[in-house]
Amino acid sequence: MSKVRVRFCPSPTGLPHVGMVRTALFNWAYARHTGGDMVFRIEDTDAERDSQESYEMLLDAMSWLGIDYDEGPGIGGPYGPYRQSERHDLHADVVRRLVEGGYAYESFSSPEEIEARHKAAGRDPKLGYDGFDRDLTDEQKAAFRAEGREPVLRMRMPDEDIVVEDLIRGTVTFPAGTVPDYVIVRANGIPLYTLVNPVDDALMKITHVLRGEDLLSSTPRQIVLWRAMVELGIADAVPAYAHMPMVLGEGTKKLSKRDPESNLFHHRDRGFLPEGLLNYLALLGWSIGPDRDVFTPAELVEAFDIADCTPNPARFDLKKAEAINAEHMRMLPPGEFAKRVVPYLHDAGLLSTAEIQELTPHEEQTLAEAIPLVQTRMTLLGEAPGMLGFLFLGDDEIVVEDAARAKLPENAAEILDASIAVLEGLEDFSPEAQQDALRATLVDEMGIKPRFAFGPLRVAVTGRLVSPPLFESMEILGKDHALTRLRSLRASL
RNA sequence: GCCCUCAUCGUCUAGCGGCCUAGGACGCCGCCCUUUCACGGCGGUAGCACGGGUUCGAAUCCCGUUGGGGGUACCA
Repeated sequence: MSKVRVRFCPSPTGLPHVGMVRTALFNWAYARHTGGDMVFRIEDTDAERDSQESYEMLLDAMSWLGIDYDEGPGIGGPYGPYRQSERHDLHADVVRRLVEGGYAYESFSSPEEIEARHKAAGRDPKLGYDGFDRDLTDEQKAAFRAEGREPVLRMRMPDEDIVVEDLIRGTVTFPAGTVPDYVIVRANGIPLYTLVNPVDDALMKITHVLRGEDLLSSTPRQIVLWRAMVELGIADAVPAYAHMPMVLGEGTKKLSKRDPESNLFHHRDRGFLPEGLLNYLALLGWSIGPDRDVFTPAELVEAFDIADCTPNPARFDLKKAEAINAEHMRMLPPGEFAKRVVPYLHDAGLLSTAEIQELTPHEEQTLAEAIPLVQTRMTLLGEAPGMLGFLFLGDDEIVVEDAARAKLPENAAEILDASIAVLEGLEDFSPEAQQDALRATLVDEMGIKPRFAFGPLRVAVTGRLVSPPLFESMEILGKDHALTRLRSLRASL
């Protein structure tokens, strides 16, 4: 069997959508799994909506997730150019051959006329094009032109069932007569997606078309075009098709572009790891096997087959996505975890730089000690500032959150006073020493439950109810800073 | 309207005629661990949409019904 060639061919309009990224991912995984080629083609034929900015975001999205490609704009390849807007001559040539071969024909009917004919014949007016212009004579065409009309070009659909052997869904049959002759070139001479997409696939020798289910109903049209191209020697063979299920949002609707959850960068900004999001996206319609759902990109490539994809639509479940991401966070070596966290801390104004190599010695040291304490407490990298901020703020910059202050027990002052006294006398400020000493006084002597005894200290030191382990935190901070913060909260009571 | 398509716990799924008293994960609820929150451990909650067939036997095959999704453009 010849080499697999798949393609990802988005139009650069708007923000990268998770559904689109999922399509790219499955194509990529299939190419890498089979040792085939991944082609990246830009379908920038809609000047109104396409933008350079969107194109750059697309590149950013793919490179962030590690979805690479073998041919595409920028890197070239044997079947370029890879921007559809630069392929007009190629398209025009195919159009010419299609018309000459009788596969496509000129059609002068306006939508109103088509509908009127249906009504006159007692048919459903919404049936679509009726084939009226299929066999116009040269004289008739000339007459239409004399009226100032310019024709569109339509593909001639055969009078037979069209069968798609879908890799995911099995055999899909479209009965003869249900797909009307469709337009491939506008009256103004500009070709439509219906033409250009299969033509470029053919010219680029694509063997497998893996795309969203929303394109399933356009497949019979494409197959007819492909057959014509094969007969004309333009295409080698009709490709295999696989239609992946839609990605749904809340409820039963398709995940809308308006929904922030559909925006890939929204998830990145919140602190998803690329491998975590990639893992979750792969789970939308695919499964690596029973009893398992966490895997690396390499494991995905190793196991992925488009034929294992399910045909049913999948809802985007942020909770599950975050849980998967959390698993990947814990799988990271601490050094790597630190590297990922630094940019988020920097963005929050807590570190001097986003580059881990350029941290000040104090920042580096603090981070090294704190990282192991928070790695299992975070789901998203974006939680890092909240979790670690207190370590990089001055004692007078600590803001005690309202919720934390509200939870302070009645005897917080008493607890803080006792704690300050105990800690002041400590030579050894290790977590164990702190705990032994504090426990002896607060819990054993004063009879306070640990839960209440240590709460006020945590609030004083971090300003929050939730933080890394208390004693370790105070050790990292150092005795002086810890005491200053305890006194500060005490003074504010 | 017409065409296509989908249908297992709330969600994502495993299942491809007997291994199913339907497995896992997320979520949720308990308990244990515990200096908070987590992590971890243990346990629990919850599902084959419905109705007909086929078969010795159906979550698995067929047909209908219902419900969801997509398409039906001189958009992509």
